[in-house]
Amino acid sequence: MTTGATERTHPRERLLDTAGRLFYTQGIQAVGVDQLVREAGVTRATFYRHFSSKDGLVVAYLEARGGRVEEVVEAILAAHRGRDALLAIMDMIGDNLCRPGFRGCGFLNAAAEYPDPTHPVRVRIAEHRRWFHDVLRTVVRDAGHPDPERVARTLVVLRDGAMVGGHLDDPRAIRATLYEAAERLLTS
Amino acid sequence: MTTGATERTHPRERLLDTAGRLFYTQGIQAVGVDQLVREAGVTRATFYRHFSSKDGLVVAYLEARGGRVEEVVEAILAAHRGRDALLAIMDMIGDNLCRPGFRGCGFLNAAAEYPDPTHPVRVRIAEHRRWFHDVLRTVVRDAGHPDPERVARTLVVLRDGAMVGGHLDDPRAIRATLYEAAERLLTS
DNA sequence: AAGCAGAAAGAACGATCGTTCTTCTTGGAA
DNA sequence: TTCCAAGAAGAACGATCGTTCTTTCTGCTT
Repeated sequence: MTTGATERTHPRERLLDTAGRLFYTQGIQAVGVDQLVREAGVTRATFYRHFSSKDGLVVAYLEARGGRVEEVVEAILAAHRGRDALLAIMDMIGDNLCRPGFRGCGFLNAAAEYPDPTHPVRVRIAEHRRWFHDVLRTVVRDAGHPDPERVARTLVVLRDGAMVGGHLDDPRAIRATLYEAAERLLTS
Repeated sequence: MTTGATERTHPRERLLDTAGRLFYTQGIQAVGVDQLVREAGVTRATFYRHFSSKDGLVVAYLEARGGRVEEVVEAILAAHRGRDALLAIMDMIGDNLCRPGFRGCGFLNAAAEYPDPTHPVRVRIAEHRRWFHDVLRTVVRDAGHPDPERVARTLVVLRDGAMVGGHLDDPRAIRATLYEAAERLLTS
């Protein structure tokens, strides 16, 4: 193809990295294209050659963010099974929301800024959420639990609430709450 | 004072009503002052006579929204006690997120658009959340539960997750999940 | 060596942002 | 009756919004 040995970092990657940082820390609507191209060291023309619009970059931003999450979860699933896998996932989430700079779930924050459920951004968010729910339900079923659907739904509610609380309340307390609640749910 | 018999609806109330509708359904940054004053039937000069800025209106919007929530909760507390009161609150939340036009928690959505935790908007959100947590902890303690703090924190996480899921997933499933989870938590 | 795709640099587009201003009109209080 | 605060109407402010454009220059491919 046309790959070759093009430079060290492509403008597209610099834009995605910058978007990943700015969109998450400041919100999406709050970040203008001016700031985006300035901090990425890219011109507007280059921006619009790689992305159809700002919303196109937003979708790519969620794509990249979701990809990283899915990688981490897959790695956990490769190392744990059943109940252990579920608790490992909750552990990973709890650790995430205690990390400095945590500002909630990038998907939930984005959803708050896009009211139209048919918008590409919202569609991507829905896909990510269904993927996570399906992963949980599968693992709960493999763990031999009698009602995987209910448990998976409860775990998703706990996760969403923890992401919110980890941002707005005390992260360490939320981490403990999330883990204990998941433990009790899976023990019942 | 200077009340008298001024007209039927004050411009301030019309602005607050319009803000309550537009901010909730479209997001805050997405609503401009133009649209605000147009749909409220008010001029810009009148807007800035009643509110110091757009952010001032945002704070007033959350104030009004929080006031309504607090009234509903107080009414429940006047009619129920202990475990019944907690389940009645969860019931009310579950019904809310099944109502047509539900778009998540107005406070959580606003928080997603205001990254700075010292901003007046975020301060008002934090106040509302602490009030709700305190209410839950008090009621859980009155119910005779040995660990009111942990239970209250778990209920807040469940509520936040339910508000998110009621918006992004299936509201009826989330309502059932919330109620069952709360029931099990309070029975343990 | 020639040529072409892509990036840099920056001007420019109309539209909208939040805010302030002037001018005219009205209605309740002194 | 007099007066003044407040609302209506609308122009205008500079700034920024997302998007498109032209021009120049670099670097890989054939």
